[in-house]
Amino acid sequence: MSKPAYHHGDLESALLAGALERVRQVGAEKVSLRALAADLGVSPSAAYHHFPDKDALLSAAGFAAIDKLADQQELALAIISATGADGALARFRALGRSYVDFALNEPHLFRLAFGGHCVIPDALESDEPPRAWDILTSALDGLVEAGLLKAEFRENSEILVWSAVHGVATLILEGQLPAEAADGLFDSLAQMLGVRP
Amino acid sequence: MSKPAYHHGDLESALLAGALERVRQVGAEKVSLRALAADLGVSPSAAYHHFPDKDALLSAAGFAAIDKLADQQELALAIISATGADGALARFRALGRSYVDFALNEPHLFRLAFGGHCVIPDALESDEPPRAWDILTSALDGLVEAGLLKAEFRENSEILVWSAVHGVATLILEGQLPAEAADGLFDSLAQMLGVRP
DNA sequence: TGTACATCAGTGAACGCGCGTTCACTGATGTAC
DNA sequence: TGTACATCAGTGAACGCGCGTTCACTGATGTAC
Repeated sequence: MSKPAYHHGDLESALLAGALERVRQVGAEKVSLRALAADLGVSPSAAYHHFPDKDALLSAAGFAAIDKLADQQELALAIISATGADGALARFRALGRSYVDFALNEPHLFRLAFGGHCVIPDALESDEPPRAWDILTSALDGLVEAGLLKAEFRENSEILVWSAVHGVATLILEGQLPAEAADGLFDSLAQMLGVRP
Repeated sequence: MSKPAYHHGDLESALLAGALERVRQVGAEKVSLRALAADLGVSPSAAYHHFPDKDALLSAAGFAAIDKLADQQELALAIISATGADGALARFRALGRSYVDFALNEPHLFRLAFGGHCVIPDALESDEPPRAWDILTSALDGLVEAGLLKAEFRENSEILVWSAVHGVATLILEGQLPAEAADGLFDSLAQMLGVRP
């Protein structure tokens, strides 16, 4: 029953978490700074002590969304106990599945994350790849080690796999492909990468 | 020097063309019905005699954008004179290139076309595939006929190729991959499809 | 330990804005007799 | 050929709306001496 303090305590985190949740529920374009502030019991202008503008807040939320996706991928990997070739293949498929599942279960977060809101300037020139990229790289290395992926196909395979999985996820999400297309894609990918069942 | 007639003549087409052009220039979310009407010298409410609401107009513009993409693909194909295996391979690559080029040259149209604005209800259940799908199917058939694409890889290859190309286009467009990724992707795709250089 | 003072993190009122949509209307068109 | 009338395609004013952002401000906090 403590009455609200003049100082919020951690308004920055609260704004970020609130923005993320609101995006999740209604989509980024429908999130209003005023409504969010009101929800947190704070005046609309308070946010400007923590973020230069609305876009910066949404961008921060977008990076959090990207992180959520990486979390889910790692979770999906952690569940797999199989080792060797079976494990490597299972991990590969789990990665694709969890990516597509994230897109379909959290469409608004997915769109925010990959809708151009979340580009780190010069990120492409930087040496540090995003988390999801590293996860994918490991999975592909695993396939090679297990003798499932021909070494000659290894180059560029991050780009191929990421593009294909991202593509099928967005095409399903936006209604251009049926949900079953994802499984067909995983099959094709595995088959064409030279992976034997 | 004729003064504007009370009846516009073909306001529906003018609205559609205007909307398409405005989306092209500034993006769908910045297009305003009032501004568009003003531009055409017409009152804001006139549009409602031709489209139920703003969304319907944007949706129509989106289908026009999808059509533009298909036009460009056919144009890209028409330019290729090579026949046989060379031709089939060239056509395959041209298809991918023109798709990615469209995305990068007309980002706003591309986003509108594939941003969920343009889903025909039950299109996925219908028997009639979109134009672009047919074009892709022909190109893949061409690869098979030329002996470049193994028949065992033919199944699901529309989904794989479309997903991969769409994915790389959006990832480049939204700043997640460098523009060069597209070429790497085409190489990978060709290689993994079993296509020999 | 007490106090002065800089700084931080809030307030709340106001600015300035354009938007999509509805409604009762009227001018223009075309068609049946 | 002329006319009555239905219909179509406009008008323009109004409704109702919330928005992002700025600004001068003040309450709370923490730190140096």
